[in-house]
Amino acid sequence: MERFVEPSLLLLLRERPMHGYELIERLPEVAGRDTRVDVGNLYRILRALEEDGIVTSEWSADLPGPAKRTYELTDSGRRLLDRWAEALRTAQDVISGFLQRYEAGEGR
Amino acid sequence: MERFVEPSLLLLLRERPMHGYELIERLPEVAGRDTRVDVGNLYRILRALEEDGIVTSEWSADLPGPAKRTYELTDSGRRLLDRWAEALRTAQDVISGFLQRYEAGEGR
DNA sequence: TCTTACATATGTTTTTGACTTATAGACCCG
DNA sequence: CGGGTCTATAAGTCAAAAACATATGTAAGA
Repeated sequence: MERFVEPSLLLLLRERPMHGYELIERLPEVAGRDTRVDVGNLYRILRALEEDGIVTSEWSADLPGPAKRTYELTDSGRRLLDRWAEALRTAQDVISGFLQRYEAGEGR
Repeated sequence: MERFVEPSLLLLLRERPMHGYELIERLPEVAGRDTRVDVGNLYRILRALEEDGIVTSEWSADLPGPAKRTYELTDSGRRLLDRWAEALRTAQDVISGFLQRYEAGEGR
């Protein structure tokens, strides 16, 4: 349930552009309260997404504080998110089928 | 969604003991119609489960056809399945939360 | 000023998953 | 009765992903 990170990032970025650290902080909102992503890997994921044209990024020199790289979702990224949503709906169906079958045989 | 294989195996084995090849055939029933597990990996998973005391196995010389190894769920395996079910219920909640948030922002 | 928090990033290792190959007995067909 | 195909289990290899560790610089606060 850790590859749930990618769709979560896309969802957050659709709402508005933000930088990496903020994504890490907000991730639990959407991916589950106790989802702790490895920070180092997150930046790697973001750069991979950028390489694939899912997000774009640029340094925001204007903002106060340390240098931040702000990420923004591309159109291609929006389409990918749509595909994720569809896949997750399917996953929901599979899980609920599993749980029904599980409950049917409980006490065995 | 491929680590869904383990709980599926446990669920199938709770219903009745069976051998590896049969598990592969029945897996789509519970893990989704188009879940094709890599055969080689499945046997590795099974042996790993046995090493952890989740399943036991023995050669069934009696059955017709080629040598089959029949797997059976242990009590510890049943408890693990229960924990899986709980985890999957949580996962369902997370996914449905995700989808709600997704739909709330659709058309952005 | 010294510590802590913010922010981004790289290096290494371990684990997992995908793809490939190997084996052996049983069954079917000509 | 010989050869191909199906059932069944298993090991080997390789690439991708995740976990774990470390590094760097800015800024805020005590």
